[in-house]
Amino acid sequence: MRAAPTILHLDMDAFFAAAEQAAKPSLRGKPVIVGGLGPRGVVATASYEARRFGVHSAMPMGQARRLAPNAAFLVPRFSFYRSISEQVMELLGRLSPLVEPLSLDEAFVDLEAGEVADDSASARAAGERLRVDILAATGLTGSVGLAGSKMIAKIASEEAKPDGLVLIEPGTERELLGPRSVRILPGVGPATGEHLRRAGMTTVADLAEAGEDELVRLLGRSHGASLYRMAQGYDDRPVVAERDAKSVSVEDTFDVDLHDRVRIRTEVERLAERCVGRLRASGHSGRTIVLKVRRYDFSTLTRSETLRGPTDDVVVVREAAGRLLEAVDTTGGVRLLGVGVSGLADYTQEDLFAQAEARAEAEGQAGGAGDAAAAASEASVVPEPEPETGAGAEGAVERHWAPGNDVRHAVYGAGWVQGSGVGRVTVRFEEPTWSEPGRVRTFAVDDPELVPGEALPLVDRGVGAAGTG
DNA sequence: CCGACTCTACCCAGATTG
DNA sequence: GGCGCAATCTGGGTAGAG
Repeated sequence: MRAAPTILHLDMDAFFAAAEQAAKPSLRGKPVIVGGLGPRGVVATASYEARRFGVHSAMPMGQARRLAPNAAFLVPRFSFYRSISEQVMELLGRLSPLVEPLSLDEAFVDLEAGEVADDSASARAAGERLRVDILAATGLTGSVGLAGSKMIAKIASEEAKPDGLVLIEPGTERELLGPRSVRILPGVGPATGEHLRRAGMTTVADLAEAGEDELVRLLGRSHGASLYRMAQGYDDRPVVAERDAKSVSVEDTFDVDLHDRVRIRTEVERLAERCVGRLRASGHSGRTIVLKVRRYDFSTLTRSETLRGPTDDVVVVREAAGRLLEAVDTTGGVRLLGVGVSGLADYTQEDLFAQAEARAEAEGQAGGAGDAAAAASEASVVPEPEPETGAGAEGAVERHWAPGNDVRHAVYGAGWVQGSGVGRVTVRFEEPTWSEPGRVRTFAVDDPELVPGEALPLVDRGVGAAGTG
C-alpha cells in the first residue's frame, strides 16, 4: 500500500494474435486465433476482431472454428513472442530495477524504486511514455494500470484495455472495489466464487462486511485472511524482481487416448527425458518426481515419490516415473501424461552435498551422518552424457509446414504458411513492414526451393531504412 | 508401556493464474 | 460435449520423531 500510484502493471493487448498481425500485413483488421490446431487444441489468444465473434482464451478450438470460421488459425510461435517480450522487458528495465514479469506479455514495475515517479503526475507521465516507447519499438500496443498496490494496478490495466492507461488514486480503492464482483480479486476463480455465492456473498463489499473470521472459516486460514485484506483494498505485496523456479514439468495431451500399457510406459519415459533435459538446462536438480495422469473421463491424478537427495539423472527420473505409473489404473484410456520434478536445488547446492561427501570420506567419518551421506551419494550420481539429438528437442512437429510459420522461397522471398494438406503448402509472401497484403502461391510440400525462414523485425530499424524505395 | 500431543515431512487433490 | 500447458499455493490427510 502506498500513498502514490507508483506500481505499474503492463499488459500487452491480445499479445500473440497482435504479434502475428504485426508480422503478417494480410491479417491486420481480421480475426486471428492463435492456439493448438490438433483435435484437442484450445485458444491461446484471440485478436479483438475474433473476440467479437465470442471467441476467447481457453476455448476449445472446435468451438472457436464454429464461431469464427473465417478467422486465421495459427500455431503459437513462442520464440518469436519471446523476442518481442525481451524488447518490452528491456524498456521496463529502464524504468526501474524492480520488474516482475508474470508472463511473456505482462509485468509489474515499481516506479518508486526506479525513481522515475513519486506522485500521480509523474507516474502517469512515465506510463504514457512507456506506451509510446513500446509501440515504437515493437509496433504493438499495451495497456497500463497505475495504483498504490499490485492488485489495484492489475485491475486498472484490465480496465484500460485495449490500448489505454488507467490510474487509480490511492484512497479511492474501497469505493471502486465495493460494488464489483468477488471474481475481480486475485485468487477468486470459479470454485471460490461459487463457494462464496452459496454463502451469500457476491460483491467485494459483502466480503468486507462478513469479516475476517467468517472468511477464514469458509476458505481456510491463508485464503480467508488474504481475501479479507484484499476486499478492503489492502495489499502489501512487494514487486519482486526474480523468483527462482520451484518445479519443472512437461506434459502432453494425446490426439487420441492411449490404451496400450507399453505405449503409455514409453511415453512416460520420453516425458521424463524431456523433463530432465529442461531441468539440467536450467541448472537444477530435484528431489521429488511427480507423475500426472489424466484419464479418458478427464479424472486427473498425480503420484509422487521423494528421493533421499536431489538428482538430475535421466535414469533415476525415468525409473521413478515408471514406478509411479505401475500404481495407476489406466483402464479405459489415458488422455494426458506428465512428468515433473520439484524440490529443486541448484548446482551450488548440489556442490555442497558433493563437498560434504568428499570431506566425510576424507575424514573417515561413518558415524551418525548416515542420512547426509546417503543424500550426498544420491546427489552426486554422475549423469551419463545423453546421446541426445539436437538440444532443442521441440517435440518434432509432424506437420512441417504449420500454419503461421515463417518460410523463405528462393524466388519469391520471405513469407508464411497459410495452410497445407494433400502434399501441398500454401504460402503468402509478405513482410511485417509492408502495409499491403502480399501474394499467395501454392507449392508441393517437398519443393526444394521452399525452406523454413526466420521471423523478421516488426518495425523498421536504423537510419538505413530511410533510403528504401 | 500407553495415550495424548506437537512438529515436521510428505503425499495428493483442487484451485488459480497467464 | 468440448475442455492445453506450466507453475504455484493451500488444505487436509498420514506417518514418524520426540
